[in-house]
Amino acid sequence: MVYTGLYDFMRLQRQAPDPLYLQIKDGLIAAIRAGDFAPNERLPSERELSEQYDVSRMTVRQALLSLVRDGVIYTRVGKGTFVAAPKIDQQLRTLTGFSQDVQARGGRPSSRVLDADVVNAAPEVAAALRITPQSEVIRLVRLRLSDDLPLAVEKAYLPFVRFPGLLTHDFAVESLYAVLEHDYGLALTQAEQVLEAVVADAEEVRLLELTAPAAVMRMQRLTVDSDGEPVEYVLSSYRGDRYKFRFALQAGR
Amino acid sequence: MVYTGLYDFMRLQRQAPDPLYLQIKDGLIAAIRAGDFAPNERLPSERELSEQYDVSRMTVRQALLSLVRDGVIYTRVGKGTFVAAPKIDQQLRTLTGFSQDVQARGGRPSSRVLDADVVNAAPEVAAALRITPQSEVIRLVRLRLSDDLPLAVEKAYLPFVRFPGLLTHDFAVESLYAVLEHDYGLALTQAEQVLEAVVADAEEVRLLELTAPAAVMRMQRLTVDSDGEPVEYVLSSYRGDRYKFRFALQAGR
DNA sequence: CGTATAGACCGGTATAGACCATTTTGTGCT
DNA sequence: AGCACAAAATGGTCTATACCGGTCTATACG
Repeated sequence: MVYTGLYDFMRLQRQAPDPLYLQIKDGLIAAIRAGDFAPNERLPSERELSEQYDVSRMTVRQALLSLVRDGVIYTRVGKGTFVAAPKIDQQLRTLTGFSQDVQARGGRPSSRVLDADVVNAAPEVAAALRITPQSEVIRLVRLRLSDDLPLAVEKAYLPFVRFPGLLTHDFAVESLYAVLEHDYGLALTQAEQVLEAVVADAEEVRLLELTAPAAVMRMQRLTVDSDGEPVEYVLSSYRGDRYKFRFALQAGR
Repeated sequence: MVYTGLYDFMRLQRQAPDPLYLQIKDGLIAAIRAGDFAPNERLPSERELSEQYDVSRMTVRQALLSLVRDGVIYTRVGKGTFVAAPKIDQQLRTLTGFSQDVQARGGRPSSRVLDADVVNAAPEVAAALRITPQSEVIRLVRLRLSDDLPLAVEKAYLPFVRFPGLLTHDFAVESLYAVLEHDYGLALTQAEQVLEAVVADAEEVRLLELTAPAAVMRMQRLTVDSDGEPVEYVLSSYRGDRYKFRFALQAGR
């Protein structure tokens, strides 16, 4: 067991090459972004692509199906595969994190990192992220401010194996969502939230500079990627007097 | 071209059978819903399922991948395929009134009408409903209970001119949404909500049988009909310790 | 000239088999 | 009893092939 640490180190450094279908997917994305294919233009057929990349047609299909899921392309039986029209509002395709949220309200967001480390997952966290209990998770605890006034305490948990180099970023400056999107190519589009009103506990009173008794809104959010895989589990406490949660409801289509 | 209509008719009548993988998918969904598999319980392995359904493993995988995309199941290499925790999404994305909401959580909803009258609209109410200030509005104040325990105080305001006979109903028994739907033919499909955590005031402490200090979630909701016309403006106060707001967020498309 | 129709091409579905990395289980040794 | 290691089981990836029904086009027919 002498080399376990070293092995883990190497395993993390030299990450395994992506599977073929992901390489093909990335190649097609790059080609589309480079303008090789205009919106609504036909891509080479699956059989042609399988020749070009020298893989079986099924492997090409796996790449294409993934792109369809991400909304990059669409298919028509008998006609071909086409580049999807670019989204009108690209920012709205991502879920808004704290920074964008505050900005949208006209505030100036800032953050103070209280904790940024790797810990063993508590049972609740492991269950939410659907990882084995006690496995390593990144813990990122931040105090969130709007115009230099404390607004929320936010504890984010992410599976370490998936984002080994995440903590090299300075999250007092960078947005977690932005890093996940740009460095890991994740499109965060779905989340489940639970909101609850409680009387602030001692820690919340101290960090949010409240005077007891005060009310806080506790939020728990589970964000999943386009494959439905849990990406982050966030526990937040918002000052009740400075934060209102607005959203629109719409009945089942 | 004489028989085109007949051909279309037959084509619609005799719809093609679903592909195998969709049949398998539906079968698994039915089994899960029927309770054959509890949340986080392991499903039969892909190889077992391919024997049971007498199809190839790839076909089973196609069904399973589709279920993963839908968030119904999740997979873990080397371990198996598991039923996902039930989605909040389903019913709660639709616009529900208090009664349906409580029922969906397994509770027995009831109501006590505290006020049911016609008053002149306060400025805030008039602005929300987009009617002229001081015009008449129906005010319906109800204490909402789940299993006979106070859960919320709800003040609903509706424009009187639009629902003159509304107060002939007994809203201790009938659901406001049901009456609006059946008697006025309204399909309530859109609403805007604002949530806020506050320390309960004296009235809330008394009505909700709280012991101060306690936290309540104040909600204001503006419901509009399919024409975008405001229908009701509701101010609610939910006991923080008995009510959690769950909902799904989805970006883009 | 218009129009059927055959054939080529397209994505969608399905098969059978192979190998991989991860995880659990079982076995046999100390 | 405890532990190391092999074996079994699992989902993930990939190949090669086949057939289906929808779509388009060129060609032959009336």
